[in-house]
Amino acid sequence: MDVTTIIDPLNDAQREAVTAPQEPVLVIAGAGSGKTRVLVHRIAWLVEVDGVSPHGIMAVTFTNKAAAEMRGRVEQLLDMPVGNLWVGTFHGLAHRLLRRHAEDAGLPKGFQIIDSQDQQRMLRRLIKSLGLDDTTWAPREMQWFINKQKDEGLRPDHIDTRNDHTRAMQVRIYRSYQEDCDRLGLVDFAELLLRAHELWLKRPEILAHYQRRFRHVLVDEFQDTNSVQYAWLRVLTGDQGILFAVGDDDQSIYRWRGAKVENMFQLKKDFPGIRQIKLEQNYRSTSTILNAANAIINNNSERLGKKLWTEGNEGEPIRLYNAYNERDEAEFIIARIQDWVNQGNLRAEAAILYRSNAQSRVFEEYLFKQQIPYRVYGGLRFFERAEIKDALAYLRLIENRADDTSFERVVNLPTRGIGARTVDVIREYARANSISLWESAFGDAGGQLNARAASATSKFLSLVEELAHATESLPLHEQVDHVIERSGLIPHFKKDHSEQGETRAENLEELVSAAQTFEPDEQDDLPPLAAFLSHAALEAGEGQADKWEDCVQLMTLHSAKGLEFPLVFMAGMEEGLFPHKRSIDDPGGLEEERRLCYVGTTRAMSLLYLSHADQRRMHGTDIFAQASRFLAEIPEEYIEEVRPKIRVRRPVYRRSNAFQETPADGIRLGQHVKHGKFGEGVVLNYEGSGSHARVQVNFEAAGTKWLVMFYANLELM
DNA sequence: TACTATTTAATTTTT
DNA sequence: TTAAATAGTA
Repeated sequence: MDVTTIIDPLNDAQREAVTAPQEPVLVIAGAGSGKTRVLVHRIAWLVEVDGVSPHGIMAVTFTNKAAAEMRGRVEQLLDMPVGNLWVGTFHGLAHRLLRRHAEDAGLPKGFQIIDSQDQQRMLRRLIKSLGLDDTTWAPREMQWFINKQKDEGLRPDHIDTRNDHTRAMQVRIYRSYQEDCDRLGLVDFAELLLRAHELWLKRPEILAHYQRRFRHVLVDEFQDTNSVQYAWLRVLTGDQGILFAVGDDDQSIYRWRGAKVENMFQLKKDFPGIRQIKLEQNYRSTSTILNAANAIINNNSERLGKKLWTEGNEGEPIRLYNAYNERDEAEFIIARIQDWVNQGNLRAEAAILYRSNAQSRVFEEYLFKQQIPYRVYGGLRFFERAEIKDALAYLRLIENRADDTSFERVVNLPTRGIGARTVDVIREYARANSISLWESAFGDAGGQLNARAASATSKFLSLVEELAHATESLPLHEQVDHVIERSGLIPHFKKDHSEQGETRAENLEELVSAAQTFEPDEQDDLPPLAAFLSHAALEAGEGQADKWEDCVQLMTLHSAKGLEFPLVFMAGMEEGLFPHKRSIDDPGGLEEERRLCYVGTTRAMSLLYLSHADQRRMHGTDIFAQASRFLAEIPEEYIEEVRPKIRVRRPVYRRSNAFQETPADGIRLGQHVKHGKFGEGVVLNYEGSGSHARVQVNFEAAGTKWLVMFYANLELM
């Protein structure tokens, strides 16, 4: 093969990275600077020029999509399949290791992966069974706590609970939860990583084996690694391993789920003399957009320091639109998309980006009204659909009778007379004797079930046994087909003649074809059903179908990372929404919001629209907001403000409504007021008028309260 | 046991 | 506003 095909398409910095000698390298790759290309070409270079076998290379990514793309591009460039190259997500690779060394990792051979939904369900049940109040010990928060500990590599014993009752209880829940998981052979996402890391530490000979094999470890999106992931990589590379890390500290937007940008700094300490290469030439955006993005990110303090530049032209100024409210904003944006399409462009080239999912609603409404096809990213994934999870629950029970989550899910689905009462008894007995629900049900919960419940329960148990038996020797897709029919799921959904029932039945059929087309990874050496179930847990599948239709793209700023569009709208640029109010008070949180803004801005190739609304309906009430501070961080020279057109159908009544909504003369947002009992405060919001008017006041001492104007007797200050 | 009414809380998300 | 979880009723 001709080496020039590997290095010719590269610029100097890219080439330096790709052809670097075999030593640790950190590539700081700005947005749109060709980082995937560098990774792909680096692998090709190692194989073609340095004569490294693909067998000795591991490439780690965060998403399945990125992993698939990387493998595809490497194979295309090398013009040969590289089946023995390990490319995968952290979770996928950890899973593979744990399957291969289940016993050494202290896991049962048939362990199964639970997703975060299952994890939350388990915690909900656990908290109840411990007799704890689920408001104080909210399952969601416990889940967050446990995952955070695991992300930090902490087991219950590692956590100091002295003088902290709350912490002690959290750890107690963590401990019980983990005991349940271990007993039932269930592994959550964070556990995959932690176990894999512990495997290295516990079994040096296994570690040594992989250290010898994977001399080259390449990591994508390095700024998103959490503590365990970093530790895992650090241990794997040891003294001899050659790490090639690619990341961008300015695009670190997952701090809230454990990502540590600091890992990029840590690299320099752990690998003294690491070769650092910056990719600063951007191939995506106009200079106007790029300069604006640079100006925004410059307001952050903790950076590795990098300045993107482009040879591209100046392009159009960034357009700023101050909307009256969120509907006006949506109308404006959709009108611009219409213009864009009328000029002969594709709808798919236009993306509407927003901070939070709830914002998509208005856009959807207007797009639907205008009959413009659109696609919302980040909806329910295929394998997350309720009916799919129902079917998977049956399949999981076939694999592992101890899977309590699955047991609970389908024990009475379709309804077969096993009600909450009966399940309570079974659950109680299981807990008291530390056995699975299946075992508990098998012994009629120690004989506590009445005749009717016992007979219904035993019918369920034999149903699962029958399914297991009947499908034993069938090929995977027939196995699935059999299960969805005979479990009664398909008849159950078909019985419901509503549109929803039909879709659900269709989705189940779709599961059969998913099983049919499923190709297990040859490296993963698992029985077909087990492989399929792992696949379903680790790869939730695409959101919506019809990928090929030309439609407008709607997504959160987070899910836009890594993508690019000729025309980008960033909507809802308002204080409190973006930056979000939950991040605004924490400097670190605010910097992360700013990075998010940087990410959004750098998605745009040629045209960028920013918009904010004076008034926005949130959670049912109208709130007022100021323009985002990020707007003020863009130099004026790059911005052109779009004046609203004078429209014939100006919604005058809305204006007057808003006017009437002022609850009393002199009450404005931000107005300082004094209350007889609560003292001094600031008006945050108000609603209604006349004697019904209510104001929300943030009191210095008493906190935020809603008060009825009529009674409150507020004194203006 | 199954269905309906009420309450509650609401960033960001991949695995 | 609205989705989801829980409480209450037939």
